[in-house]
Amino acid sequence: MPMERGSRTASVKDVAAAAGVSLGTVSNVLNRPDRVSLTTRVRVERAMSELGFVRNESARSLRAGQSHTLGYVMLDAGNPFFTDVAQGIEEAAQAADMSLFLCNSGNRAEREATYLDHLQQRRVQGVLVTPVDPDSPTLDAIVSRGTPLVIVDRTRRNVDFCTVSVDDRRGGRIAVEHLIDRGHTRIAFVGGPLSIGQVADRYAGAQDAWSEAGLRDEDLIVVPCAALTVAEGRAAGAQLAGVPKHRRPTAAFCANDLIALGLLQHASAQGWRVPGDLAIVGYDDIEFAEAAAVPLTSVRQPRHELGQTAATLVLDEATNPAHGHEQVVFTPTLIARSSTLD
Amino acid sequence: MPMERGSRTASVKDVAAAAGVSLGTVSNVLNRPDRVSLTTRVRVERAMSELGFVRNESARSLRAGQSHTLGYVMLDAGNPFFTDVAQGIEEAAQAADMSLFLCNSGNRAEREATYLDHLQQRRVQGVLVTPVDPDSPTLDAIVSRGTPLVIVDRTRRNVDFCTVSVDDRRGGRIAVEHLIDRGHTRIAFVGGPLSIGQVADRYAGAQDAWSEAGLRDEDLIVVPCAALTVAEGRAAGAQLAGVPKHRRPTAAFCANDLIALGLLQHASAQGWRVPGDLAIVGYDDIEFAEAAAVPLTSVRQPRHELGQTAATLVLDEATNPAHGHEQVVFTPTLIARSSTLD
DNA sequence: TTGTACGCGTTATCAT
DNA sequence: ATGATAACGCGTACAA
Repeated sequence: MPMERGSRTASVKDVAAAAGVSLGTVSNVLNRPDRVSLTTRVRVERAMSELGFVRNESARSLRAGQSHTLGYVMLDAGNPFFTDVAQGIEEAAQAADMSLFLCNSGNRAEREATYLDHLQQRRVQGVLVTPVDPDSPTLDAIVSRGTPLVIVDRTRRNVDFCTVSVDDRRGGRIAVEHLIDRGHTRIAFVGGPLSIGQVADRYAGAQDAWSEAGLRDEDLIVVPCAALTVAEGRAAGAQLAGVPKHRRPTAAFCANDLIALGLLQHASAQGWRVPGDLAIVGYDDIEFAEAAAVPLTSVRQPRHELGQTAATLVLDEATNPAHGHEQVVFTPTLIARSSTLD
Repeated sequence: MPMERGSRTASVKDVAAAAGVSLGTVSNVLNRPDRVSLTTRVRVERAMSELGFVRNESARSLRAGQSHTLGYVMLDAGNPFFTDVAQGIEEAAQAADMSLFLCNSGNRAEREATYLDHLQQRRVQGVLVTPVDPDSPTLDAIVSRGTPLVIVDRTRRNVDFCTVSVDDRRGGRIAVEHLIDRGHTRIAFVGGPLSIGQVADRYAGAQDAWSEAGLRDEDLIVVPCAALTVAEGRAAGAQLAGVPKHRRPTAAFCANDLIALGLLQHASAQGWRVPGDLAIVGYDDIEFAEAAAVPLTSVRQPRHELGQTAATLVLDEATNPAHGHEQVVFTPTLIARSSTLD
């Protein structure tokens, strides 16, 4: 129970004085305990706890030229997907005895840039980021300064850094293959805007599966959304409700779970049976997909592993001189639940 | 586009040399631009951008004795409640030109302690924490070292720091008052374990409302849960289903939204109408409460404001010598939706 | 085994 | 308006 009060926090110098040893000895106790005799060591350690000594990380970092820290700028802390990724990163960081500095850009490029700058100022050993725009030159600036960088859940062409992502096109494909297997021959793709790479890829995958099965283009209907939100999912439901029953799709593949939940909500309100009147597939398999009134079939991405791998890659780049950049692509999995199974 | 490569990152000294001025002048350009002539200033600024100069936060912190940083150790990053609180904190921090170091204890006391230690080592200006155990002496240790501390969403007796929380007892009361207003005379409290202060308070509030309305004790039935999870909510539903219809409660007040969603799911599966056969009130008003198949009535806590206030308080303690500790208690609000309204 | 001295990058003070 | 210098706390090479 240290009783320090009012005064400035104790430094190694104070500890040395209190223990009656030199400053270097205290440092040795901290960093090379073997080089110091047992008796002096315990004496120093007692002094440390009596003074409530706490190492000064700033001084250590300054001395070392870098801090024992990784930074992750996530796209949206409100999205469970990214918090799971962050947990994966953190686990790997912790295993390597590093701290993780978590930042949330909230989808705003400006804040992202600010945070990236902060991380540089802190001389973090590596930066992970799920960028608002993967093509932003800000990212290249970091690389050119020599800071290890890994992009998470995004890619771009001509990268000179590591990248960890999930195969969205394949995800779209397996979702639609599942619906085809269940006998659907007229379905909707609910999602947008297609300017988002992920959405476009998922749609492309859906088309792949559809045409391979020899089904007609006009039976894969696009119900556009302005954003990947629950509200947009509801709106999409209203749009589907406007279609005469005999021409209405019997299933919907949604670009993410939020849209799927919105659609499911609308379906409930309309009294549609799910999957009887409308089967629904979501994407992401967020925690609440399983918790929905009708548990939602969804495409799961290995979020945790995504984060772990990304962290491992930055750490490798930071420590291994022979590091070579990698583009890791994970494969998503379909989790089938009641919303597509009778 | 700085072209630095391989070499060490540039320092003020390098900038000074490149610009042909002294080190102090560079510092002035950085910190008191008014004290330096326009011509030299632009010259220095050019040198900085050419060298890709980035301030070294470690050195600044060392010099200043503290870093421009706040730390928040949250209880569970997977819980949207805490990410919202974190966003509130961050907003306030940003307004005060501070960075926020976000940590996630994941409900583990050990990790919490580790993070608190890290924050101390970084000499953060203030610590915010939603502790696993509000009575832990670790917290007092921080206070006794002189670091401003605020506890978020928890309280305890005999505090010598600031505290920001929400009146859970009142929350329980308004939830049950709402059900009484809707004509229910036999309801269930679904939640647990009661060893969690929040849960106990919400239950106590429910009892307050119940007895004040002159209803009988035995008509407020407790359906215990082992945890505040969706799965436990489902299990509670199964338990309710075992009760003969004429003795079954007509409404349930759940200790949080996860339980409520689980219960709602079970109700759907059973074919119960909500709220016809069973009205449901949740607690927290998480984003998915509104997105549920039957939008959920819930007790909303001012999460964002909670965070903002907490941050304001630490900042005050850190900067205002006349700071006095406060125990701020917010009042929750009932958000009525379809799950209790016909 | 222990002690001394220097430097990391920045800022503030003091002189010029 | 600008330059020189000391100090922040720590780690380490080197001397004792």
